[in-house]
Amino acid sequence: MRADESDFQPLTPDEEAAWRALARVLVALPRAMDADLLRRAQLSLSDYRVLMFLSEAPDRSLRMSELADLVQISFSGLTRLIERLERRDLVERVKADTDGRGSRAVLTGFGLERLREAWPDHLRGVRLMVMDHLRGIDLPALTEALNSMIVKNDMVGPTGRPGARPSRD
Amino acid sequence: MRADESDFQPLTPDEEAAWRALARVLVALPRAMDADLLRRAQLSLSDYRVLMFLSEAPDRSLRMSELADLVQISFSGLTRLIERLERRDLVERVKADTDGRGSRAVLTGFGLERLREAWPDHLRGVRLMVMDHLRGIDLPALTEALNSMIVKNDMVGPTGRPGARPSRD
DNA sequence: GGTAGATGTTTGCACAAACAAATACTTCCG
DNA sequence: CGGAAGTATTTGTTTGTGCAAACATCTACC
Repeated sequence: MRADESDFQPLTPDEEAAWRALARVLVALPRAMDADLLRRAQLSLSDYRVLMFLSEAPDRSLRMSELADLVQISFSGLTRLIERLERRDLVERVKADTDGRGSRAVLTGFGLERLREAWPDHLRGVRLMVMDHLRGIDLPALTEALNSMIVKNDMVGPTGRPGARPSRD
Repeated sequence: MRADESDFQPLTPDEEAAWRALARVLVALPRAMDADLLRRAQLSLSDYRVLMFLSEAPDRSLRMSELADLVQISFSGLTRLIERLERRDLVERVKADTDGRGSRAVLTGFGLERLREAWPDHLRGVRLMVMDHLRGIDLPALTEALNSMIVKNDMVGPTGRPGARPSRD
């Protein structure tokens, strides 16, 4: 189903160009979007995503682990993120009723209000920095491609060389 | 030339789906690529990009500012990154001969060697995590779209509301 | 030729985020 | 019922990053 041979052809020129462009965007776009939203709405992109996912969830609330998965952040990262949002009264943390170890993050009324205020700013950023540049791209095809990218990272599993060091040095 | 009106239409469903998919990739892909390359070749993606751009430059060397622009990292970030690479003997820092304030980063022979060793690992990651998923996408069009995205960030300029706070809280 | 301002780079500092260990609770099984 | 093993989340610690200030040097102008 997926290419699995361990020899890899060099990139074609088209691929090379695409990868270089993507790599640049991968680094620069999150920073730019984050800075823009932060300046305009005092919310980081992660903040925004947390509020957004909560606002869409039943009871405006989600388990920490579900939220971490949606936002694509580590558990510890989410704990601290929620901590900060809690200090700003944008979310609340309540114990999960069925499972005593779990917590749920709940969007407060104030949080929802702030999200609604931030929405146009975010939309603006998405349009200006992303969508306006995707004219003439086949969006459904692109969406499918993007969605298939991360999904499962079994290719990051223990496939590698024997003595690979775990830490950064 | 570019849309400049300050009212923004909500995203169409196709756009919404594309943006959500992209947002997820934007967060997850760099982490995955970084982790993968780090584990296999003991180089972060930033490390790799620095070495790569240096290897392509005349004299295998670039001014700090040029390099910062290519790698898309802040000056201070680059200073520290080069520091680390210098400690590992992958690059050297020399004073610019024409301009006494400037430094140049120079790729060492060892650095070039390590880059060449890391290349297949990086290629593998790019193929598996990115290119294999872009089958059927019009690469030149995508490349052009991506390249037009960041380029100039004049939309991040002082357009915003009056009392925007500079810091994160 | 000397001082004022511009420019290239590096520090000081603060902070977000990841990994690993700790914690707190649940569930499974004898 | 009483642990043992598992699971959800938090805390300890380290690292990489950006912004702003500092520093060093260059350039221009008088």
